[in-house]
Amino acid sequence: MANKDVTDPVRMEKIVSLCKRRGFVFQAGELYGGLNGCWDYGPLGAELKRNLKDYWWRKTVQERDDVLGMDGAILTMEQVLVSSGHVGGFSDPMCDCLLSRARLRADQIPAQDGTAVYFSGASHPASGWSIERPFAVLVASGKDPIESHKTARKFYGELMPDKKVSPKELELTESRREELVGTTGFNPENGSLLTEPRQFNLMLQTNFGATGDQIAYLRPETAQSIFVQYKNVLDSNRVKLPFGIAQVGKSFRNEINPRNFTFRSREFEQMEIEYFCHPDDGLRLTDEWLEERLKFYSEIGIPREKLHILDIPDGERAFYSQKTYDIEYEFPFGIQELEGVAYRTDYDLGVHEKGAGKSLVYFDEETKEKFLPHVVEPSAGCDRTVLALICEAFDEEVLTDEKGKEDIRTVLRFVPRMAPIKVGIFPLLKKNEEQVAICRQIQKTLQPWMTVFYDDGGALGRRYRRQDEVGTPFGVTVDFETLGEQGDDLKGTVTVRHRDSMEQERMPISGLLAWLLERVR
RNA sequence: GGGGAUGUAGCUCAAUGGUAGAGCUUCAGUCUUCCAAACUGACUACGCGGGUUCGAUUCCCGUCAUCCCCUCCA
Repeated sequence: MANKDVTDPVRMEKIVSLCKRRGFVFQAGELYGGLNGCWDYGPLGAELKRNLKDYWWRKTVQERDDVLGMDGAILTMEQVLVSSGHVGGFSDPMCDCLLSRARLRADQIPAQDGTAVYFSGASHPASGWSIERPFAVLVASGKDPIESHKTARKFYGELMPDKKVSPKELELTESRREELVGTTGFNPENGSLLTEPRQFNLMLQTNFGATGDQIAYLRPETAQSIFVQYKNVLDSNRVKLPFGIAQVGKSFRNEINPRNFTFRSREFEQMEIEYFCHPDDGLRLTDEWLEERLKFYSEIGIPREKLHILDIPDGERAFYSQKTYDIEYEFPFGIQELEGVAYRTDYDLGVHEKGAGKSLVYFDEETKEKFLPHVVEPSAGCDRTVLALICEAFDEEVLTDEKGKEDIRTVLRFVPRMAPIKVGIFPLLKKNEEQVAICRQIQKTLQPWMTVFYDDGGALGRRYRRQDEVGTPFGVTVDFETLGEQGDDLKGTVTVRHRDSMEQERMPISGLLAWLLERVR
């Protein structure tokens, strides 16, 4: 559902540049040229991501009594992923067109009838060039098989070192012809032979054990360890249905084409909930979780208007899902998915019950009912949400001073609870030891409660702007009034400067902590 | 994976078959510094590998990475 109208590549470039310049995100292995599809978070990015994960955990696990947390292993047994359908199913058979080199999904090639003309090679008598390479062209029923020669000349012509020779001068070696019915071995676009279907496994595999001959997979989603441990969690925590298990952690997929900055990476972090319930409640709970998740996004500063809810229609959902909502965000590169809320029925517990040969049936003491729990899964992309937070926060504000001079202020307007740094602390004059000492004292008082940043470099205005660019919501300045130079009324007070409005207010140092805590949690 | 474009300092960009320059940033200094002031000084780059050449950042090949299009996204 990418809407081209909302893309803004220039804005995206500025965001990527800011992320690197200010230490939010670097490319992994950049010193050695970079590793495709992998990213490292720098100091500020790590804080931002931590704030997101911590808030999610707090809201999902700690402030609810029906959701428990867990933290599963990344290395995953093959049997688990065989049962889940990822081994075998989590890959698409692909064919390559020998002529155009286009890659096609083998299971989407329509069956065709016609005459297959096989060639073993071609030669160019004038230059003495020749090549032995099998090729074939399918000519539709009712057409002259000789039409295959034009396509074959094109194919062999591409292989010639001298590109100036016209393919018409080539002599073809035709080996045989065959009438085929219902073949899927040829490209419907041009009749060219396709390669045999090859499996492109989308999971990353690793070896271990003394001889390195044991294999394990890096998990393609955090969900499977939750399903596999569902019964252990149930038995060890005295919980009753409905209840959920939540997990935040890394997952890995061998993406063919990573793109859009950190949006599609090979290594990424998920924030997933598997909510187990009675079959009758699945659809209702899916809707409730959707609302719950939308509330979460608004609390972290992603407004409802920038989100798009997709109710995935029949036929487009994963085969096991009875209901799926996609929550999408308007990124500068298009509208893209942040989270899926899927009603997965009893598919997951069913396949593991069967695969492991152990019962996962739930017994309800009150109703005396036995059943396999159904699952509602709100599954959010952590890195994607971090990127959404940055994209949403990024703003370039045009300021005009008294002389009419224009100036662009770059601001990350994070909601304070997500901001990597909550407050900047500045002495007006860094050579003034008293001011510096008071700053250090304020820093010490605030540090146990929030991230702070002390800065005495350059002009104060510059320090404010630097903090604007990394989204610090508040700035505290210690000046000569703080020292009592303008009378006792102002002694012991500081200037608090607001990032968004650039307005300042005066308040006593003693009230700072409480004032800030109220605004940054 | 296919096609196209690109790769020079932290960022944005120059120039050049004879070893690179600017603006911004960063750092140090001057200045009672409140919205990126000025001045002085400093650091830092030809993605990587190979080839052609007396000599390659420049030309060629490969590779890696980024962007766009196609494909893909269970």
